[in-house]
Amino acid sequence: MDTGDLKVFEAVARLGGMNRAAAELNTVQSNVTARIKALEAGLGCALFERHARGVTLTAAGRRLLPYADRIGRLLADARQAARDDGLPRGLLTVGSLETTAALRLTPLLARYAADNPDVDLVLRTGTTRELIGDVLEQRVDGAFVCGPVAHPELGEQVVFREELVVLAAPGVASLDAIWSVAEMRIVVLRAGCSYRQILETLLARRGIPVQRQLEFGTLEAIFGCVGAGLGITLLPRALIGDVCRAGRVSMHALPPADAMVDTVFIRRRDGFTSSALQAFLACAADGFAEAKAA
Amino acid sequence: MDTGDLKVFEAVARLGGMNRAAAELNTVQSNVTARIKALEAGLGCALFERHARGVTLTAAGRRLLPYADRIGRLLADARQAARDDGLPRGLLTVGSLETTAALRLTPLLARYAADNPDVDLVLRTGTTRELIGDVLEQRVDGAFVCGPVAHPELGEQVVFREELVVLAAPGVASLDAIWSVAEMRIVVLRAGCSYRQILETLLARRGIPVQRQLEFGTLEAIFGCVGAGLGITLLPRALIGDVCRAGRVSMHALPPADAMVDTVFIRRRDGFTSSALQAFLACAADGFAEAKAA
DNA sequence: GATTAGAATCGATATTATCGATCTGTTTTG
DNA sequence: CAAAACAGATCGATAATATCGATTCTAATC
Repeated sequence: MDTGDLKVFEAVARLGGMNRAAAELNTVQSNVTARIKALEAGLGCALFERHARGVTLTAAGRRLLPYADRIGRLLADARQAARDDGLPRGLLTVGSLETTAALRLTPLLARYAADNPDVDLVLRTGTTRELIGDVLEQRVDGAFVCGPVAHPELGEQVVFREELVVLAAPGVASLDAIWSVAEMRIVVLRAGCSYRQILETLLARRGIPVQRQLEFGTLEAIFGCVGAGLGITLLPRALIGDVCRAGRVSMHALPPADAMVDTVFIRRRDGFTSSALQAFLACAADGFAEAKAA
Repeated sequence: MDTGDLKVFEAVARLGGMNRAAAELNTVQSNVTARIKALEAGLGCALFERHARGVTLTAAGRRLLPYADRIGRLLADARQAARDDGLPRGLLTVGSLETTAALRLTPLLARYAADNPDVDLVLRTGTTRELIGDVLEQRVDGAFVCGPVAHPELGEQVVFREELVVLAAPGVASLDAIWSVAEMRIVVLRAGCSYRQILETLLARRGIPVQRQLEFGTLEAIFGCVGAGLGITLLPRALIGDVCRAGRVSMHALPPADAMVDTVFIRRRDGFTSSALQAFLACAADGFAEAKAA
C-alpha cells in the first residue's frame, strides 16, 4: 500500500469511475485499474464493486477511504513541516466571517502582510458552518468564526468577546417596542452574516416574521438606513461609536445570554502549524490585546 | 515522498546510519543512500548531516520524523480498518498492571477468549508509565492502568474504582500505630506493583523508610505473612474477604483522598478500534458491571 | 601512514509502472 | 433487435526506476 495507490484510490472513490479518475490523474484507465487491483491484492479484500456505470465502494473501501484522506493530508503536512525553517513564508489561507473581516480584521491583515512580505496571504469568507468544514478539510489553515465550536478535531481560542446591541430608529423607546411589532425588516452588512442569523433567531423566538432584509456594504449606510426607520440591525457595541449619542439611531441592550458573542480562531488540532500561521497567531494576539486595552 | 521512503528515513534516523538501516531493511547501503537522496531532492532540503561515523538529523529531519512515525502508524491502521469486516479476529494485545491482571482480569480474559476463538489474545504487563508508552507507540491496543492519565492523545474510561485499605498484624489498633513505627517492611503481590508505589509514597510522606519488601504470588500468602507480623500491605477492600473478621489480620481504612484508586482503560484517541478490541470493550464493560452489581 | 567505518557513485540488471490497443460485458439508443 | 456508447479487464511492448554489487572517496582512529 503506497501513497500513490491511495491517491488513485481516493480519486476513483470520489469520481465513481476508473476512467474519470484516470482523466483527473493524467493517466490512462488501464493504469488506474492495475493500481486498484494491486491495492486490493495487497489488502486481501475488494475495495470496489464494478458495474456497468462505473464502480462503487465496498464496505472495506468505505472503511479505507477516511484513512486515505488522513494520510494524504498528513503527507502534505509532513512536507510543509520539513521545509518550514522557522521563517514565515509561502501561502497562508485564513478564513473569516464576512462581518469579522470587514469590521475587525483589516488592520490586522494589513500589519501582517507588511511584517511578512514573503507570505502570500489569502482570505476566504463564509459562514461559521462552511468555515468549520474548510478548516477540517484543510482548505484553510485556520478561521475566525462564531464560537464556541467544541469540535473534537478542532482547537479554538477566543479572540474577542463582544456585546451585541440592537439598533433601531431614533424614536424607538425600548426593546419591547421592537418585539411588539408585527413584522420586521432587518439590515445587515452582508448576506449570510452571522449577526443576521442571530437576529433572525431572536425574532423567530418571539414569533416575528422577517419580511425582507436590506444589505449594505458599510456601517455608515446601515446607520443611515436604520436611522430612517427602514429596519433594525444587530451590531457589536464597540463599533457603534457616537451615532447613538448624536441621536441618529436608538440603541437597545439585549439580555446578557443573547448579547455576548465570542469570536474564536479555530484550527485543526493535529495539523501542522507553519511558521506563517504561528506569526499570524502572534500578530492576532498582539493586535487584539491592544484593541482590548484601548 | 513515498511510504517506502519514509520507512527508510525512519530507520536511518533511528539507527543513525545508512549501513545499519540497510541491514535492518534487508537491502544494501547504496540503495538506502539513493532513497534518502531522492527524498531530500523531493523535499528540497537536506534531512541528514553526513559525517564519518554515520549521519545525524538536520533540523528539517527532526521536524519530519514525527510525521514519518504517524504516517506509518496510520498506514497500519488503514490496512487493519480495511480488512476488519466486523467479526473479531486476529491479534489483540492488551496491557495491564500486574496486580490488575492477577486479581481482576482472569475471568474477563477467560470469557473473552472463549467467546472469541478467532482472536489471539496477548497480555502484556508493566507499570502505568510503561503501559502509557506502549499504547502511544502502538505496541498494545489498549491497557488497564492506574488513572487518571489525562494525556491529550489518549482516551480513558474508568473501569472500576476501588478503596484501598492497609492490612497489618492482628494486634495493630489503628493507622497511627503503624505510622509511628520507625521503619516498615511491606508485602506486595509482585515487584513493581502499583499498590506498592502508593504505599511507599504514603510512608515516605510520613518519613518512614521502607526497609525491605516481601513479594508473594498469591493473596493467601500475603495474608499469612501480614498476619504473622512480618509487614504491612495495601490492597483493595473488595479482595480481602473475611480474613479480617476471622481475626487473621487487622484492616485500617485510609482517608478518602488516599484510599480511592481508579483503574482506567486507555487507548489511542486517533487509533483504529478493531472489531476484536470493540468486542473486548463490550466484554469488559459487561464483566465489570456485573462485578459492581454483585 | 595504515586501517577502518561509513557514505557517495556508477554501471548492470531486475523489477515495476505506464501506455496503447483490444476484449468483454452492460446499458442506452435508433 | 441491432448498433452505438460506455466502462472495466486484459495484454504485450516500452519506459522508468529500484536494486544490487563493486568501487571510490572521506574522515576518524590506531
